[in-house]
Amino acid sequence: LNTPLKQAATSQLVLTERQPDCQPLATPPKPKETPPADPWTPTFNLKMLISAASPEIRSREQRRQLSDSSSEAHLLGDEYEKSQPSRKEKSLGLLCHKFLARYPEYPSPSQKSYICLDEVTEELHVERRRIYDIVNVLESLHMVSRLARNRYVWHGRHKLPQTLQALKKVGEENKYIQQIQMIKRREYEHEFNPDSERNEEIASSFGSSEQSEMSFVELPGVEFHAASVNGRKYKSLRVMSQKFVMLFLVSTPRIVSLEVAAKILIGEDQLEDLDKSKFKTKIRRLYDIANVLSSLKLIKKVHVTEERGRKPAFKWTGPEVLPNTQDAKLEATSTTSSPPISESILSKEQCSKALFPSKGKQNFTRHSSLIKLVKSIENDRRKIQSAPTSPVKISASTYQSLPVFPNTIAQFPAITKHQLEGQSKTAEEVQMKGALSSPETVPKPEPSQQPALSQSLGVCPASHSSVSPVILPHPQSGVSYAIYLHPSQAPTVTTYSPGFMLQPPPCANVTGIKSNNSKVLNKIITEEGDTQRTMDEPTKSLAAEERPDMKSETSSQQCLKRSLALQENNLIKRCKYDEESLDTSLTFFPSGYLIPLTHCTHGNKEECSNKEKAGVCSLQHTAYSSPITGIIPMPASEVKTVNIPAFHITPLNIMLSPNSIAAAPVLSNSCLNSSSTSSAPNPSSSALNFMLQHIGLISAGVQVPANPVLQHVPVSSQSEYISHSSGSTNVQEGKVSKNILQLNCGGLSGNYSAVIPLQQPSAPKEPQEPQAVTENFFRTPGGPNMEPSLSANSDGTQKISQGTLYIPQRKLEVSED
DNA sequence: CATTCCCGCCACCGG
DNA sequence: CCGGTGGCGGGAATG
Repeated sequence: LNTPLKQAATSQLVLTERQPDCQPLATPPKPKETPPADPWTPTFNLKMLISAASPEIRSREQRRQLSDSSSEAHLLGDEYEKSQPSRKEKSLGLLCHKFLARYPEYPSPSQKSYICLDEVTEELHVERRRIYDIVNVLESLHMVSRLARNRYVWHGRHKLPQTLQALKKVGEENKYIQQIQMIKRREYEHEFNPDSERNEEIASSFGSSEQSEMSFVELPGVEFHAASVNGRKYKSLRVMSQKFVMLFLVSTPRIVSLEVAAKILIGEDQLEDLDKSKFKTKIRRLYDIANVLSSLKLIKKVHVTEERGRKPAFKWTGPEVLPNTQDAKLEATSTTSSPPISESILSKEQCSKALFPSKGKQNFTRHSSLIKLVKSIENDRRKIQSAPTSPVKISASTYQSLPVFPNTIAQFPAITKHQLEGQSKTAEEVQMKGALSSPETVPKPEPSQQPALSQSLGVCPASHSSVSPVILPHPQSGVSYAIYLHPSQAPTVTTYSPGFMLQPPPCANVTGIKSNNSKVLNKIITEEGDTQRTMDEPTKSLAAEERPDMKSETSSQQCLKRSLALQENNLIKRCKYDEESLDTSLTFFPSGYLIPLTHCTHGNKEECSNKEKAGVCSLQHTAYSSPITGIIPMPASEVKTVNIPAFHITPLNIMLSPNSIAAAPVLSNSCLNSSSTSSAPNPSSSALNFMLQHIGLISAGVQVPANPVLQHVPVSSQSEYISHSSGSTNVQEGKVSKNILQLNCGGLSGNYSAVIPLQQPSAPKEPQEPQAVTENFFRTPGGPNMEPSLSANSDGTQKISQGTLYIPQRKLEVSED
C-alpha cells in the first residue's frame, strides 16, 4: 500500500488503448515502428545511435515522462499517444547504454573525464538510484572509480583487461569451478529424488568459498576512494558483480546460468540460509548486473536447455583473458618488497593503499570468514570420506590463448609473435599484477608492507593450501598431452566435433584437461539477442556436450529438430553407455577420443605452492613457448593409449588411492588451487579450436557453426568438409578390444590413436573407477621431483599417462530470438 | 503462470 | 543531522 501505484494506472490505460488500434491481429504486439526522431535532448542522437545497436529495444521512447504532465490533458484524450513508456524504455540496460554513450570507451589518459551524478541523472532523466546501479557495476570493473560524492572518474575500458585477468585469477582461487560443479550435481540428484534430502546436503555446502569473501578486487592502478571501498560493509553489487564475472571467466563454456550464479553467490556469504526469498533477491540483483554487463557487451543472454527445460543464462562475449605471462615476468622482476612497477600512471601510495587497506575493521565485520574457513575444512574432510562417486568435472582453463580480438585468425600469428617478443609491450598489458589478493580474507591482518602485493600470482592464499589435503607442488616439465574428447553418447551428438577433435593439434599449447561429468553439461544454449553475430566464437565450436543417456526421448526430439548428428555418431554411439549407467558417476564414463598431443613445454610457470615466491617461479617456459606453440607434436608411437580417467588432469601430480573415491573432489580442489595459482596455461577449448584453425586443420569457415540448426548445415557435410579440408586427418577405423575402442587417425604430424573406453555392460558402476587418478607428472625441474606415481590405479585401466585434455561435447544450439 | 526487473522505501554511512 | 548511497523486496510488465 505504501508504494504508490504511480503511473502504473496511466500506462496501463495507454496500453489498452493502444492495443485496439494497433493491431487486432495476432501479429506480435510489439510495436515495431520507430519513433520519429524528435530530439529533445542534446544527447538524443547519441541515444538513437545506441539504441540502434540494440535492436529490440528501440521504439519511441521518451517524451512522456516529464514533458507530458502538462500536455497530458489533451494528449491523454486521444490515444495517439504512441509513446509507450513501456518498461523496456526504462530498462537498466538501455539506461546504461545511454550512460555509456556519454563517455569514450577508451578515453585518452591525459584528459580524464569526470562523472557527476547529478548531471547524469538529470540528463538521462532517471532516478539517482538507477545510476548507482550502473556505476556500481562499472566500478567493479574499474571502468570508473569514485572520487567523492557525486563524482566519479571515467576510465573507460582501458583497465578492463587487467581487471578481467585479476578477476579470473581470483575466481580460480576460489574454487568456483568446483562449486559450480557441485551445484549442478546436486541439482541433478534432486531431480530424481525430489524430497529426499539426504545427508547430501553435505555436498551442498560448497566447498569453502571462504576466502575472498567479501573482498573487492582492486587493481593497483586504480585509484580508489579511500576507505570507501574496502572499508565498509560493502554488501554487494560491486562485489557481486565481480564474482559474477569471475564465474564466466572461470567456467569453461563461458556460460553461466542465473540460477547457478545465484546459488554460488549466496553460498559464498552465508551458506546458512538457503532461503527462497534470498534467492529471489539475488536473482533480481543478478539481472541488474547482467543488464549492465550486457550493455558493455561483455555478456549476452542465452538460454540453456537441459532436460528440465530452459533456464536463463548468460554467455560471456567479452574478451578472453590472457594468461598473464608477462605478468609473471613482471612479478619476477618486481618481486621484492619494492612497490610494483606496474603502470606509470599509478602512484605508489595508491597501490599501497589498495594493498593494505586500512584497518582491519572489515575483518571483523566479516567475522564469518574464520568460521567459514573452519567449515570448509570440515567439508573437505567430509568430502574425502563421503564423496560421491561421480567424478568432478574440472575444467582447468587457465589459459586463454586468445587475446582480445579473436575473430580474425589472421591476427593470430601476429599477436603471438607479439607476445613472444614483446616483453614490455604496452603499458596496459603489463600492469596486471597483484593486489588482488584480498587482504581481508586473511584471518590475521597483515601488518604492512610488501608481501601481499605483487603476488597476485604467487601467493596462494594460505587458507587454501592448508585446507586441501593434497597439494603437490607442481613442477613443470615437458609433458605429453593428450586430448581426450568425449563423444557424446547422446543420440544427438554433435557431429562436427569429432571431426576435428581427432586431429592432433600440432602446436597447441594445451595443457588443461577437463573432465566432464554428468548431465551438467547437456544443454542447449539458445542465444537471444543480437543477430548480428559474426562468425567468431571459436569457443562455441568446441563446446561439447555430454549427456546422460536417459531421457532419450527429449533428446531425441531435439535430435530431430536438428537433423544433424545422427549418422556420424554411429561410431560413437556404440560407445554410449547403457542406460543404467545413468547414475551420476557413470555419466562420465570416459569415452572419447584420445588425442595425444605432445610435449607441452610450457610448464606452469610458477606454482608456488607454498614455498616459492613469485620471483622464484620460472617463467621462462612461457617465455619461449608461444601460446599456441606450447605443444610439440609427438609421434604416435610415443603416445600411449591411456585409460580415461574420470577426472581431469591437471598439471599437478596427484596421487589418489584407487579406492578413495572421495578423494576425487578433494583432489580436484587442490588441483585447482594450485593450477589456479599458477599461471600455467591450461588449454581452453576455444584455444584449441583456434589453434586448429590456425593450423589449417579446420577452415575458419567451417568452424563449427554456432548454431547448427539455424545454419542448416548438415552435419555430415560438415564433417566431410572438415576432413577434406584438413585432408590429412581422418579417422580410419576403430576397433574394439576389451572395453576400449580404439581409433586411429592419421594426422598431419603422424598417426594418433584415440581410445574410447566402452563401458562394459556388465560392469556395475564402479565406484572406483572414475577416480582413477589422472595425473601427469611434471617433474620438477630442479627440486625434488614429484615422482609421478601414476600407479595410482591398480588395474591397468585406470592409469592415465600424462595430461589429457578432455573436451566434453555439448550440443550448442543457438537461436536468437 | 513464469520470467524479468523497475520502483522506491528506508537503513546506512560519511561528512 | 543531512543528504548521498545502495540493500532489498513488492509487485508491475512482459513473455
